[in-house]
Amino acid sequence: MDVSHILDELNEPQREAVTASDGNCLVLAGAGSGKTRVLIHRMAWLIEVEQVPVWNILAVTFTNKAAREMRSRIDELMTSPSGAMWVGTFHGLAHRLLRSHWKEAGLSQGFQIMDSDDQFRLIKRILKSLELDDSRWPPRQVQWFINARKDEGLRPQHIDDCDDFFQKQMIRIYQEYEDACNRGGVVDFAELLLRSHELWLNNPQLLEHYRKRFSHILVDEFQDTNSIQYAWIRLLVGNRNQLFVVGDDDQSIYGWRGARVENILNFQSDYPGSSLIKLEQNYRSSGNILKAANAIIEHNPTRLGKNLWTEDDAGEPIHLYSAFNEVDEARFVIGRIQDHLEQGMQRSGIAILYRTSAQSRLFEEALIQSSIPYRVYGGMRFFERAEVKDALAYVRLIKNQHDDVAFERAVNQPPRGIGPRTLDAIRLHAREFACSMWQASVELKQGGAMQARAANAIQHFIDLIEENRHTDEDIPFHESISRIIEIAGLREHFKKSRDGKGQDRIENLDEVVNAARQFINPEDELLSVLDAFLAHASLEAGENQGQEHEECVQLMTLHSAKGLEFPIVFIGGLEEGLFPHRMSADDPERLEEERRLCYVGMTRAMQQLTLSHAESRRLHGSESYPLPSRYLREIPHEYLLEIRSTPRISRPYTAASQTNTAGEFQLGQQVTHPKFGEGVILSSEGEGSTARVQVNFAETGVKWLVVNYANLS
DNA sequence: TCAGCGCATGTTTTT
DNA sequence: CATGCGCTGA
Repeated sequence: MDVSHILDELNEPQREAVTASDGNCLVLAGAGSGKTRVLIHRMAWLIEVEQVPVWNILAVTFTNKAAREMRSRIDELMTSPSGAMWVGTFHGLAHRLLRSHWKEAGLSQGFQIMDSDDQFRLIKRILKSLELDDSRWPPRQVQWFINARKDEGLRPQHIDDCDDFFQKQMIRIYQEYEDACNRGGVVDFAELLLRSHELWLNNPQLLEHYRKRFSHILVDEFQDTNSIQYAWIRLLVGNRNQLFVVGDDDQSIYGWRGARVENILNFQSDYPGSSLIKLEQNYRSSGNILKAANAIIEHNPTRLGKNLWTEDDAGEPIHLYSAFNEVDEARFVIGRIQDHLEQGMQRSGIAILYRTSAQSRLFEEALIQSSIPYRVYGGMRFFERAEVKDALAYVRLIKNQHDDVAFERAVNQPPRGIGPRTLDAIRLHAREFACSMWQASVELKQGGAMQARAANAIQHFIDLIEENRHTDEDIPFHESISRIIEIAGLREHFKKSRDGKGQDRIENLDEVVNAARQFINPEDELLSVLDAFLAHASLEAGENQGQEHEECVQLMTLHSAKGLEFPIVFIGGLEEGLFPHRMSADDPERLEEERRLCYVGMTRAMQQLTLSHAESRRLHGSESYPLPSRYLREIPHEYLLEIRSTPRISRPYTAASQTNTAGEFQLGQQVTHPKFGEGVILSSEGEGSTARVQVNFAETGVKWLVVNYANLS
């Protein structure tokens, strides 16, 4: 058989990975080393050479975009259709499983998916009903707690309360939250995974069925798997199936949301006898960029170890600009962009990357001033918009009146005189009788326990929902959505709003109908088109990073740059406290992750990488004088070209001569504190009476101290 | 119901 | 600084 289309144009290690024989395989694929290509060609190899039927293959990714790309590239490479192959995100696949086996999973047939905003609101409501003070129990923190536990595979009853009041209370809230979800027939993102894992655990015959079916499992971006995803895969693989994973421990940047690098670090011990293949040849970046990135990442002690190399020339040195302040930094970057554009570079080939989204504003302002079109990635997506969610809340409530999340959202939007008093009464009743708010409303009204005005308003709302319940049989569903929006009075409501956003909102409502009209149900046999649409709205949230090919300069955080590449890359704000971020400063593991983030950012660049830092930065209103990032110091000088524009007093960025704004302390200096003992200055910020220094104490670890009070010597 | 005010808050983000 | 939240009074 002719396998040239699969194997040609692959280098040796890539070919080795693609043709790997039976058994589990870990492919450590450095940035720009052809990771996706290996994955795609591996699938083609399995199907065309090893004659594995397509329906025996399961390929998992993290983002919908990656899943779509994988599907389209496999279709390009192979002649036979890939339709029967399962390709999707962890959440998408888990969702599919739960739809097929909702009964065994203990769900209701029409269960709906909550996004994080829905979840947040629900948690807030629960805290209120438990009469817990949100300043002591911040909903964000509760949400984080619940999601983190679910990501670890833990239900309330599995969590050790440590005989600790705080922990006990959290567990109680978690339990209460679970009950609410179950009553309302809603699941959150983490629940999809946890529930489908339990589905397999509790139904051995079902697990067996899927184990038989998926003899070959492939996972992309394996370093990003969290505990439950890892367990899910482990369970499905069993001891017969073959697992092929691709990842890069050096690009693990999602530890803060539960991803465990250990999953990739321990792969070989967890899957004994598995093979390890390293892809180290980089096809993206020029020599200098690569060597500098390598030099930085080598400072991380816990790595599997890889050294990227390229056949390319050294190319341009990395440019480093020390800006006077953050405005100067933006001005400089945009000036350089103009140079590149004049030389014929495409706008879309240029990216500005930064650590925090707040940094985008300065660059945007400078871009606007120079009339350069740009596009900021991230931010709110279509199906996350308030008005869109309002509209869908009506749709969901009409489908299932017991969906409290939808009820809360729709009941007084637009305002129809159902105020907090009435709602409190409804919530109280619902809680007391463990029923939905819908049912509570009906009962309260019938019981005559409501003020006439409130009763009227509620009746109005009930009628509105009831009247639409049985009308969606023969008209296309987008028309029923359009009708619901109309009858609910959303359009009318936004028309009246005078905050200037009304028109946008109305357009978005129209767009919902439009999206519904164009929607093609991908899970035909499993779901009604309406349910599929609602699931799609939560799971994909719409055009996230669409239209990359727009002719625009690309602005994004370092996180969202992962997986992308650009000829010209700028990374701004390389300053201690910003990058690495101060929130990570006291934890060595998180500092390693920040370093990986830097590595990810640098390896996005193909031809030219420019780094910058500002010597003074206005942040949250006050001025700070951050030291240049430690990562700058980790780049050997031979790869760098320092750029100075305006003559001014500038501080060198090397450790030896860094001065602190408080004047007395230098980076790296040994100091003694009366209470904490001996330590070394790590960084500093602020000036005068608010100047602070960060000190790494031998005994107590890293601390920030205000120079004026600290009494350091 | 809504405007207005004071207060706290301030990473990274996918699903 | 700038935004977003919750509370208050009309």
